Amino acid sequence: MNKGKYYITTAIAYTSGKPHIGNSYEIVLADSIARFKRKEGYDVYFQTGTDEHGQKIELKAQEAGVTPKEYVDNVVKTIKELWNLMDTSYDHFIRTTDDYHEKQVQKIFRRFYDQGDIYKGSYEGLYCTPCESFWTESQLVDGRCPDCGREVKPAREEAYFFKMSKYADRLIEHINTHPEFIQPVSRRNEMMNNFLLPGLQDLCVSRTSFKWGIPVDFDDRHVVYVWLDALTNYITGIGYECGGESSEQYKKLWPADLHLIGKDIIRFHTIYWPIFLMALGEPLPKQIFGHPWLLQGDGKMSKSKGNVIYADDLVKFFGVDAVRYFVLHEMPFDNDGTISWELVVERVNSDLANTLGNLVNRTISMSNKYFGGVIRDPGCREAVDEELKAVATGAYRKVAAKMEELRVADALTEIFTLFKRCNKYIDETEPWVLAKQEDKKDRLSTVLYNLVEGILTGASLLEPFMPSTAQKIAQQLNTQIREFDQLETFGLYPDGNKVTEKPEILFARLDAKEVIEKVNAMFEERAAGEQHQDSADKVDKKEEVIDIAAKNEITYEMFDKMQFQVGEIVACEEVPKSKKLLCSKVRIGSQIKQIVSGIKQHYSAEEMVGKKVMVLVNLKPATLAGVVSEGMLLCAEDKEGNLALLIPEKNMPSGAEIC
RNA sequence: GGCGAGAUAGCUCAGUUGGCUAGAGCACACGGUUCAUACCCGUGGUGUCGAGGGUUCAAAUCCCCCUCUCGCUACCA
Repeated sequence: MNKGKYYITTAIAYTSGKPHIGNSYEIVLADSIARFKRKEGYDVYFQTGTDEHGQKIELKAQEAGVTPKEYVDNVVKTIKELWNLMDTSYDHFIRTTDDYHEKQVQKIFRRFYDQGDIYKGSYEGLYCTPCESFWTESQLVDGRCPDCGREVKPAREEAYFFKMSKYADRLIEHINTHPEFIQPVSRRNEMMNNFLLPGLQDLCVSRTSFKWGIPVDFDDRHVVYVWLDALTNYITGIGYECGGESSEQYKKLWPADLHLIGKDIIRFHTIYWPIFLMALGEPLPKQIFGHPWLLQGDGKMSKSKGNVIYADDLVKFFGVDAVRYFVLHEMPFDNDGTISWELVVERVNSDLANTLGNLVNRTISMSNKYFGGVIRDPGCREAVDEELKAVATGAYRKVAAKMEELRVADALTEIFTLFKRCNKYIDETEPWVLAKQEDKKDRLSTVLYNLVEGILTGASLLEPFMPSTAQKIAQQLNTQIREFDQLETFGLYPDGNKVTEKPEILFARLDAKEVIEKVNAMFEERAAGEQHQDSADKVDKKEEVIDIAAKNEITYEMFDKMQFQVGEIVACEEVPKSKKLLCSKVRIGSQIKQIVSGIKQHYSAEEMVGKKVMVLVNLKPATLAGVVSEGMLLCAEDKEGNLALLIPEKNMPSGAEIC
């Protein structure tokens, strides 16, 4: 029965805040796969966890007035509660602040350094003094600083780099010879064409700008760059020992069979992670699946509106299994899925309440009505039975095939095909008609027996996806959920067994309008509560804030070199062949400058005209998309990349100095 | 701009190496049924298979071109 080990991981969640439904999707998906594999007889090890370092967390903690560790402890608690609420069956929860992890990361870093994969500064290290920026050879534009176009000179900047290029050929070879390595395959081309084939750049693997990270043990001004820290969790969590004897568990489990991650971090998992492993001399994971996202469909999700969908809110309204079903069913294989309260109601009603819940309910009701709940098969078969039996006994193979390809949504559809077939079978056999004929009692009994068999088969297949629903069904049928290897035999239900007298409604039908009203009420209440808090401590407005990486201090002289003035946009047009650029004619005092800005997605050419904006006037001209730009329009940018032009608070004449 | 994916019923999508009147689910309409959570079962579309051209006995499926959408990436002074 034991088919060998199966090591599956999710990405570790970043502990900057409570995970939304999109994050929760991943763990449910991983859990379903893990449960399915376990049930197939694999020795499954399922690891998840949290990524807890980085500047963002350092800042969040500062705002909250707690230490970073206190801050992440708090978030981790929330996350674990949520994962438990979602009924996930992980075997190990790793935190990047766990001491065994930190110790290994330090050793790994040192080993890379010792074997020459990591170098400090760069022998080809090129520094642009005015920009305070450090560049690698491959980043330069015409041998000059890509930021300002000035000359760069070799310098010792305090940063460690990993020589990615050293391993690039081996990685390309591996990807080419292992077509299953990156899933979905469309992502493979993106990695190849955009990163691997043009030539990999070395990766900066340390930071000095903040402290909340794992210190480089031989150079404590540096902390280990967060990706090197985070990715290694997959091996440290199972007992990897750098430069020593790894645990038995590690020897058994590595390489991982599946890294389940979001499509946004495919690059780190399919390029940097394999290369780190190559540098350690460890085998590469067998497969990396970058799943799509679950997006909120009904209007933009925004924290200020308070309408972000969280898994625990959904669970309050629909129950755990309904939420699990929804996210698994709605997520296609390689397109993003959509979630809204209406859509969940729709799915719950049509699939869970109507097709499944009602099927179980009507079957048990009839058994009670006609036979006092006793299920028995007198063997009174008819031709129509065969089709039902075929669908039931063939279901496992079909579901397993879909799971093999990680097509979980399709696997669920296969299971519901069986439930639908059962409903159809009831119509074909018309038990209520049989019940009126005394000489058809045996036939009626067989029909109900077959139904119970069909339902039990479906419920057993459903167990990895909706564990408690499967159990409930088995309980109502007064029996056990079956193993997969029992599902290809029809007729295992104990003859003469008695089902429950009072079938419980598995999923209640919901009224979309009512649900929406309640949801709105909940959000309003919550918003009101927050406002109360806000007014209570007055200043503490819950407005989004943004933190950016701190730049080095500058002197007044440096600032004074920059010439800022008010400019009036007198004309503006789109730059052809460019997605983001607008070319404006800006009047600054008595002169007119041509300035190109990347704001097309936020401002139309028409609405630009007439605006008085802030301009950095003495910036060295540069050519963008073939158009000369002689300055820079100042903008503010938020987290989503939305831009807002800066405009003087009072009307000021064109050319007025900004100082 | 570079690379890639896609455009099929009102909506979400299947359509394998080109082959019989182009499919599924949901929604909608009508019919049937009553065991059941007003549920289940059946029936229903005139879909220019994005536009145009070509190869072929035969193309949604292959080739060319056009339009549009999306992803990654670059540009974002």
